[in-house]
Amino acid sequence: MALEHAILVSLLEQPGSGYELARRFDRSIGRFWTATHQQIYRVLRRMETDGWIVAEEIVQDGKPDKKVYAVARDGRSVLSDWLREPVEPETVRHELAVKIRAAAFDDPAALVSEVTRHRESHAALLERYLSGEQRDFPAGAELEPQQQLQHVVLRGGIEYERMTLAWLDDVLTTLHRLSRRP
Amino acid sequence: MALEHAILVSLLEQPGSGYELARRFDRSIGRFWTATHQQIYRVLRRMETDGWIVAEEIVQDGKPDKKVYAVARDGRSVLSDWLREPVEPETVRHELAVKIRAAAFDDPAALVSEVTRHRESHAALLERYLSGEQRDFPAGAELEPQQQLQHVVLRGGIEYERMTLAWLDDVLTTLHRLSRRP
DNA sequence: GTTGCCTATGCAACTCGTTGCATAGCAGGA
DNA sequence: TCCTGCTATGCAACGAGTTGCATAGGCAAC
Repeated sequence: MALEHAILVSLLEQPGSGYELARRFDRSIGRFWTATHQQIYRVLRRMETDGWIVAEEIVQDGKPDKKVYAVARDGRSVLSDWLREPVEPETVRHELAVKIRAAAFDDPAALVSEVTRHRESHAALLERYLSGEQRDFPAGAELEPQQQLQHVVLRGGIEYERMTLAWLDDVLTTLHRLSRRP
Repeated sequence: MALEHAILVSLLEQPGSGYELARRFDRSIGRFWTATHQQIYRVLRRMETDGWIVAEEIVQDGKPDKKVYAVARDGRSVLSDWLREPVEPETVRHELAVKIRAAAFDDPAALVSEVTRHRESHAALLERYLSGEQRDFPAGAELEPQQQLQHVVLRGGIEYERMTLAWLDDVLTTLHRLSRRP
């Protein structure tokens, strides 16, 4: 139900084709929402039928033709309504937490490499966020409201990664302590 | 694919019926995994068929009979295998982040009450975590490995809530700044 | 010169997850 | 007395999300 809204926001920020949307969902938007191209194409067709978005056929040279979508008036009002109605707090699904509790019934040392791997990928993501922040939101610059809001979402991502790194260190310390005295 | 593993962990920590599992998923386990009773009953039947768990019929007085499940040898080895194979980093779906970016195309002030509501529910959850920590993991006590691992997962939840509260304050500051000068 | 990747859209089949409803006895309050 | 809520399990239908595959031209590498 909410993929529609994420697509509307993305199309308001910049109109684009289904393919382009899929890549955005792999990159920046994918930080807080994921979707495959299958889902996106299906939802785009429904949204067009419902009059939320309008498509323009773009004939391309050397590449397949594409349909570039933009948000219609109905789409804007759907988004505006959604903004004003409460959403439920996100339901978290944290596989690593399940694994950590599972380690109590197995060898805690067997988890160390997995946790280390996660730690590395979170560290890499933090680096990407920080360099993206420096590039897109230079300190002291006057930012448009749209950019200020994008920035505060990015700051959330940065703090999430920092918190996660510290926690994974805590997890690793715990696993090592439990491994040393079997 | 992973609900099975969460159920196995929960049944290893304490055998129980589908109904009891559903309540655990509403409470403690629900912090890092969610499931409805429908899903749980369906998966339990499949797991029993596959020999991962065994059921014992408990005839009760005044209440409906129930089937109490416990993990079988096959279930333990399934869990052990899963522990050793890498899981993908969680895919995040953060509706509030979508709303914040959507506010750029609407009135940012319209989001204030929604963000405040989220802030309150995260603050309440943090309080519950902290009192649960005091109750279950008193400082200085000698803890079993199982409890140490449960504690480190809970610490993750606590740090997540603290980080989220600070971020939501940042979001509210940004929304107010954008609202004051329209 | 063939292999593999990129752009671009889509069908079909499947699993996962949610929602509404049904049963059925017992307990507690208006 | 009726209504609500709790325990306990389950069916049926739907919607969300994934995976595999297909098409089809262009481009670069090997």
